[in-house]
Order: sequence, then C-alpha cells, then structure tokens
Amino acid sequence: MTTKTRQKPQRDRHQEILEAASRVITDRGLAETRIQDIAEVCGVSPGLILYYFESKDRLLAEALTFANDQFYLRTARELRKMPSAKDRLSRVIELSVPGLLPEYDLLDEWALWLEIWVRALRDPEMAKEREMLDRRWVQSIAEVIRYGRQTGEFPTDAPDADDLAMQFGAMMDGLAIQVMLNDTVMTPQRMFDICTDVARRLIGSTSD
Amino acid sequence: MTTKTRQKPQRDRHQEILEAASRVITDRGLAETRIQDIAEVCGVSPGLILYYFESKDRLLAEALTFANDQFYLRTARELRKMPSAKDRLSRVIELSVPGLLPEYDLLDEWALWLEIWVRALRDPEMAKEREMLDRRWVQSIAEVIRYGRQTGEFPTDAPDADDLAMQFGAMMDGLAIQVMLNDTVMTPQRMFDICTDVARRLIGSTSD
DNA sequence: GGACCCTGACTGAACGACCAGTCAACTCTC
DNA sequence: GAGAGTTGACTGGTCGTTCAGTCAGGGTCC
Repeated sequence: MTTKTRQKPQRDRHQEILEAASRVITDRGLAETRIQDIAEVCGVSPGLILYYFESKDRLLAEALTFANDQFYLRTARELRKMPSAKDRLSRVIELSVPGLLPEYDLLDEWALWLEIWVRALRDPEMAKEREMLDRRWVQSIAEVIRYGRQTGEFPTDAPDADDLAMQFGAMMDGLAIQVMLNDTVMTPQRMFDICTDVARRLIGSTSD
Repeated sequence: MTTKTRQKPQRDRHQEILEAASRVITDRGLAETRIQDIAEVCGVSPGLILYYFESKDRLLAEALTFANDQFYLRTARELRKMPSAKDRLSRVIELSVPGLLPEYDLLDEWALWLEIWVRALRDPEMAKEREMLDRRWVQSIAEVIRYGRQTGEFPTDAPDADDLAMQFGAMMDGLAIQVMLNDTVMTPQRMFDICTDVARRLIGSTSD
C-alpha cells in the first residue's frame, strides 16, 4: 500500500553476502576463503560477489567486523534489560567463554577475533576498527561494574572501574584463546569458574 | 681436526631457512609468505627450499614454533641465573610486553604467536604444539612464584601458584594483544605498569 | 492492453597473474 | 667420478577479476 522504498527489497544481498563471507571465514579461515565459496553459500555466481563489493579484500575486511558488530549490539541490548548487576556480570562472563553456550556461536565469534587481530597487524584501518570494537566491549564491562556499585551490589572501595574492566577483559581474552584452541586443561567450564572467582576477588561480586 | 659430523657444516641450511622463514612470516604474515621470499632472505634459489623441506606447509609449521622455542630457552636460562624472585618476576613481565625492550624482537615473537593461534584453530598438530609451548611458559611463571615463596619474598597465604600463574599469564596475553596492535591507550609502558601492579595485588610481590 | 525500451541484477566463460612444486643440468668437494 | 648441494626455467593448477551477454520487471507511449 504505502510507497515501497525500493521495488524488490525482499532480500538484502549486501548483508546476505557479508553473512555468507563471515560464515566461510569461520569455517575455512581467512586465508583459505575464496570468492567461489562465498558465492556457493549464497547460491549465486562468483561474478555477483564482485558486483556488490569492489574487491575480495574489501569484502573480507567488512565481513570480519560485521558478525562481531551484530553480536555486540545484541548483547548490549540484553544486558540493559537485566535489573541485577551480578546477573549482568555473570552473563558477560558466560558470553565470553567460547563454546560454553551452545545456542550462541561463540566459538565462531572468537575465531573471527583471531583473524581480525592477524589482519590488524598489517592493516591500520583494521587496527582502528579492532580498537573501537574492543573499547566498546570493555566499556560495557566497566558500566556493569559502575552499575553494581550504584545498586550497592559491589563494594566501592575497589580500584577504578575502567581499570578493573580492562584487566578483567584482558584476562578473559587470554583464557578464551586457550579454550578456543581446545586446550586440554582449560575447558569452557574451568574458564567460567576462574572468571567468576576472579570477579569475586577483583570486583567484589559475591556470587553467593 | 676432530671428525666433523658433516663435510661442510659451516652453515646449517636447515636452521638458516627456518630463521629466514620466521623472519618473512613476521614481516609479511603467514598467508602472504612465499617460498620465493624465504629464498631471497637466504640468498638462495627457490628450489633449494624444497630440497630441505618436503613442502611449504611443513616448513611454515616448523618455522612458527622455531623462534618461540629459541626465545623460551634463552629466557629460561637467563631467569635461572637471577637470585631474586622479584627480579625474576619483573623480568618475566618485561619480556612479555611487546615492544618494551628494543633490543629484543618481542613484537616479532608476539606476531608469531598470533599466527600460531590462527593455524592451531584448524591444525590439530599445531594446537598440540601451541599447548605445549604455552604450558611451558606458564609453568616457568609458576616456578618464579614458588621460588619467591621459598625465599620469603612473596607471601604464602595467596592462592595456588599454578592458578595464579595461569591467570596472570592469561591477562598478559590479553594485554599484549592490545599493545601489539598499536592500541592508542594501551602502550607498552602502561601494560608494564598494570602487570607490575596486578603482580603486587595477586602474587604479593612488593615492587618496593 | 500490447509493443517497446530501459534498467540493473545476475551469469559464467575467459583472462591473466601468481606461485608451489618439479626436474634436468651444473658445480663443487672429497 | 660420485654424490650432495644448488640452480632456475618450466609446468600445472588455482583463483581474483573482467566483461559480454541474458533475463525479468517495470515504465512509457500509442
């Protein structure tokens, strides 16, 4: 009835291709990702991929951050709805452990992070993007801490919330790498327990 | 005079090539490393590379861990000579911060770690190797802690040394990633200060 | 309403660059 | 002269990118 903005926007090819690309990257790795693979996942010819993206390289760069961006937005929205700071912190930890929650593709998210890091080593634009994504995530941990101090759930005599969030986030990165790489002693559950324990000691979140 | 094991072992081509390869990988990245590049660094023809290694893939796999292995051995030897546990711990931190000590190629070491991680995602053999290298390193942090408790430099009421070493190591990994990727706020010096501070709080190492 | 044209999404064959791996020949040393 | 070490031209395959062409839908004009 109302004027359609476009004549047939039934599917957003741009986004479809980005999703397919990040899928292929997680499956095969950035280096082994071919345009042909992405085209196949889309059920489309290779030519079309280059019709929507100026080059394979640009597409891959966008695809790398695309999934992480989606994940962050989804998570931030979810956290905001939880009334308890302890629950928020616990959820942050849960969502940081690769493979802990089967319903989320957390392993995939983390695999993409690894590829982002490697690319950021030599691509300044990707380095900027990575810093932004990382900062945003650490920021939301810090906000959980501040929120908990506000509600009285966390003690206020502990160090600066931003510093704590950064240290805590860094530790979770390091642990996540081990979990993701199938370390025999660092299982998802063990990482979760460690994070919960460190949260109690550093932030003062008593997980009763 | 004494019997030479080989007729002209003046140079160990095998090791020469490994060194050249890890050099090229740190410079160009694993994915962009070509046999030609490695040959050029060695001042040798491409054919020779394949004369010493059965395939490019095997060579790269060996090269990735080669440099890290050398680094570990050198460091372990150095630490053993230091009488003070505090000094040992401080040195461990120093050596974990990418780009802090210009005389060491610490940035290169870390860049190789990133590549190891990515490869370990899909190569079980590399995953095993990575776990071994990582375990060894964390183990030597734990030994420093235990040594400090023995000498009375560190308090003994703190948590288990192995657990501490693992948490501390994980945090350093996470921070090192940021430093390595040229984060604008996480500078080498800042990482060093943070690690020193956390060591004081977690391990009880008073850095007077 | 039907003939016509236009647009743009989409195809897939073809091109060309790149590169791992091969191999026949050459060299140097014992 | 035998054999290990070394060369570098060559091959075969892979893959990003290009491009000429197809096709479906919609708008326009009579």
